[in-house]
This record gives sequence, C-alpha cells and structure tokens, in this order.
Amino acid sequence: MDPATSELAGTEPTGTDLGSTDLASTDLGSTDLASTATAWFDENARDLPWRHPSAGAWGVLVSEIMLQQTPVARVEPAWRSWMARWPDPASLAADTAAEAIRAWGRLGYPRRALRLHACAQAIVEQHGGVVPARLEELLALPGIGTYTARAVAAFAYGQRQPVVDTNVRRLIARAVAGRADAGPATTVADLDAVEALLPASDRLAARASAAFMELGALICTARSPRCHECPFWSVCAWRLTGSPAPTGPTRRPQRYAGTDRQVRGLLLAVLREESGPVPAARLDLVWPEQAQRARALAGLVEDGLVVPVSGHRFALAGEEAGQHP
DNA sequence: CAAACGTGGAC
DNA sequence: TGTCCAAGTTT
Repeated sequence: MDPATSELAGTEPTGTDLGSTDLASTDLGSTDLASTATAWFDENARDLPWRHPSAGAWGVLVSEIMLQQTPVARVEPAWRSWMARWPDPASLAADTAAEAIRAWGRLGYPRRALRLHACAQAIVEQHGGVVPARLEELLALPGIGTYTARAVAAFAYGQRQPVVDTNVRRLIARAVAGRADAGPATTVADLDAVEALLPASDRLAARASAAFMELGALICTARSPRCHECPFWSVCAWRLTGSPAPTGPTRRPQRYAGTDRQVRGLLLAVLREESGPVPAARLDLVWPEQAQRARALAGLVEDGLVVPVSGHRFALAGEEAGQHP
C-alpha cells in the first residue's frame, strides 16, 4: 500500500494504565512499551546459551549470524558444537574455510559460514582478536549488516541501540501502528521509531531490545499470534481495532524445488561429506540437467564456497590442496 | 532495489 | 501435499 513509508512510525505513546502488571523496577511511568515488554521478558525469556554472560561477544556474534533466517531450535545444537570447537575468533581464523562450511552443516545459506570465517579473520587482523564494540567497526565486518551489528552492540556490549529484526518490525507494526504486518525492509525510519521506544539507560535499553524480539518470536508471531498471553493486550493498536486482516497484495513466489538454490544445496552436501577434492563426475550425479548443474556449480565457485582443482575436481574453499590420493 | 541465497518443521 | 515461515546480508 504505502511502500515508501514506515509502518513503525506515526502513532503516539499511550498513557493507558495496564492495571494488572506490577512494574516496580522503573521509577518512571510503568505503562510504556519498553518496561512492559521487559517485565514480561523477566518472567518468560528462554534460557538460550548465547544469553549467558559466559557466551561473550564472540558467542553472541556467532549466534546472530546463525540465526539469520534459521530457527532457534536448529541453531542451538550447532552453536554449542561451534563454540566448543572455536571458542574465539582466533581459533576459527586459524582453521580452514572448508571446516567452517562443513561444521555449518545444514543450517542453510552456507555463505554465512564463509563470511563468519572471513569475519573471524578480520577480527584477528584488524581488532586484535577481539570482537569490536563500535557500530561502525561491526558493520564493516563480513556478513554483518544493520541488524546484526546492532544486536551485537546491544546484547554483547549492553549498548542502547535500536535492534530491528522481523520480529520487532511485526510487533511494533501491530502494537504501535495498528497494522496486521510489517513491511518488507528495515528502514532508517524503522530504526528511529524503535529507538524512540527505548529507555534512556544503556542497560535497560539493551534489555528492552531483547524483550521486544522475544515478544515477537514467542507471542506476536506471524501466523497465530497469542494475543491473550500478550502483555500489550490492553494497549495494542492492532488488537484494539479488531485485529484486521492484512491488506495489500500477498507477495513472494519463492519456490525452492527445482531452483538453482536446491542444486547448490545438493552439490554442497556432497562436498561437505568428503574430506577433500571430489571428481566432477561425482557431482554430476546430484542433478540430471547439466546446464543447471553447471550454473549452480559456477555460482558456488563465484561465491568462494567451492574451488576448482586440477583434473576436473572440486573442493570446499581452503581445501583445494587435496592431500588425498 | 528486487532478487538471490538453504533447509526443515508446522499447519 | 503444498505453502508459509525462521534473530538478514549482499549485489
């Protein structure tokens, strides 16, 4: 409908009393969204390993990369083994990209593994092996964009940063703007709108950011929001107007079967299972149409995930040495 | 800026 | 069974 404008902006804070919740932890009014969400978070936050102080900034960074488009349930075991093997940037940087891609397993979007490996090397080379805390420096690292940079700054370093992911966009679109769903992209306006909701102190703001995300992930879900359990129940603009259905055209064809993505996945699955270069003939088996197969393989090479080796063989990046007979 | 980029689970 | 969805980034 209005693609140029942000769904997150445009409504004023409510002064309505929530009534049922005791929010004694703040000295300000107890009815703003941030403190309401935080109070809920205090009672309902999941005990995720990267939320423990022991996870450190590296643990937070790794979790954020893994969580880009991959559900928590699948990330958790992968994160544990990853951190056990590479507890800091230096250890990952010292290993091959191939091992990172292999350890990534089936989390999806394996370019993230490659970028995380490159990210670790950049952290070692440019930041002495310490995950940087400044937004500018985080944004300059491979695989780290608007969301992830702020997530690391807030969750690892306790900074006051608007952390806007799909969950927060949806939550605020409903609660504040009264819309059924958020728009497609994170805009500057989105960041500003969320920033305006954050408490003044760094510590409380970071906590509120985590609370907003958790609320979006557990309660204000895309499919069947659990409004009856939502702490925003009495103030949510969307619910207050009868929870109208989403307007506008439904988007995204996004098929998967038969796409280059599927073929890339099949190709990479073979290479992951092998310990070194694989004959091209072996890769030919994964997909019947040679043209698409060649295109997918070329794409993997172009992305730097796969490297051609002499003698019509291919290997995971960093493994082209081929010490196997 | 739209499109590309994996994968598996829930409904 | 097919569609929808999951803590985005890059080009």
